[in-house]
Amino acid sequence: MEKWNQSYGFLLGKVLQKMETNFVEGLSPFEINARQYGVLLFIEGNPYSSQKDISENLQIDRTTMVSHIDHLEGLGYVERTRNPNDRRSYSLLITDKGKDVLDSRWEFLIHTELEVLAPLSDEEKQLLKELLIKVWTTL
Amino acid sequence: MEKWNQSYGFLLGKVLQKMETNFVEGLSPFEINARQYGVLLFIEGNPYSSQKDISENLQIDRTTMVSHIDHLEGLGYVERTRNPNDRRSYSLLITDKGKDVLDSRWEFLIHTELEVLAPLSDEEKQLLKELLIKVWTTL
DNA sequence: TATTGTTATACTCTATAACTATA
DNA sequence: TATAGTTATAGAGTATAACAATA
Repeated sequence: MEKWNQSYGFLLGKVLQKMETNFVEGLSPFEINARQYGVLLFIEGNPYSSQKDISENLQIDRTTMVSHIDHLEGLGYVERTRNPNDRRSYSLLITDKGKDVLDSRWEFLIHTELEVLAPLSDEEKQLLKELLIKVWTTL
Repeated sequence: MEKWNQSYGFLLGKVLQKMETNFVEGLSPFEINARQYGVLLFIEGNPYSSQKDISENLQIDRTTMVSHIDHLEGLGYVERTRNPNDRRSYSLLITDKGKDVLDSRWEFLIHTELEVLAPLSDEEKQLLKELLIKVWTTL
């Protein structure tokens, strides 16, 4: 056992890196990156959001959001309509096409994650999730 | 519970992000980033390595390694001497100053990690480490 | 005046290709 | 010819500042 294996950060990083590499590869046919997948997921869960809403919640700069939404709109995954109550902002909605991508890649994501966690038993996987949620909910 | 909390990747990412933010802040007075800290750690554990050795082991491009080592050498954290057996390559060693930074930041790293993991009991922390090592050793 | 979105611009991090010195 | 290291250059991804439209 080398020194750096004693760090939770290095261990978490190694496991996450493996999951991310696989997931990003699976996204490439749909021409979006992991960040944009996260934006799409947020819009599905929070319909009629503005770009600012997403920026604040996902902690992405608002100028960066412009290009993410430009990209997702260009692919037909989201739709921009002006908010009638405040014409400065947009009302963003996921399209049916966007929802298809989201659902298909969600199943893929869960599948690749379980592949990486294959060395663990079902009980251990459940335990890992509970520990992570316990940490996360008090972040 | 929202949908994305059901993904191990998102949960791992959230926990890791919190650890990394704190760690990177703690590194800034020493003018190195997390990647360069990893390089320093490798050189300590593998003295007389060449830049190529580090590139291959840490999966960092060799042209990127040049600037990392330039930077660490400029700060007096590592020493380049030619390998007498093959004068194309360097023999890299960590300096006393570099070792001081490494040790001080190692303690800091462990401390910040435990801060993030504070919601877990000692037994749960130990369990988490065992689960991560079990996954990592079969990656 | 303040806010949402936009554009132009710059900065960081990393990768590609061509070069040098050694082997 | 091949390899370790270097340089110049370009490409992502992101952030800062100034601007337009709307409040």
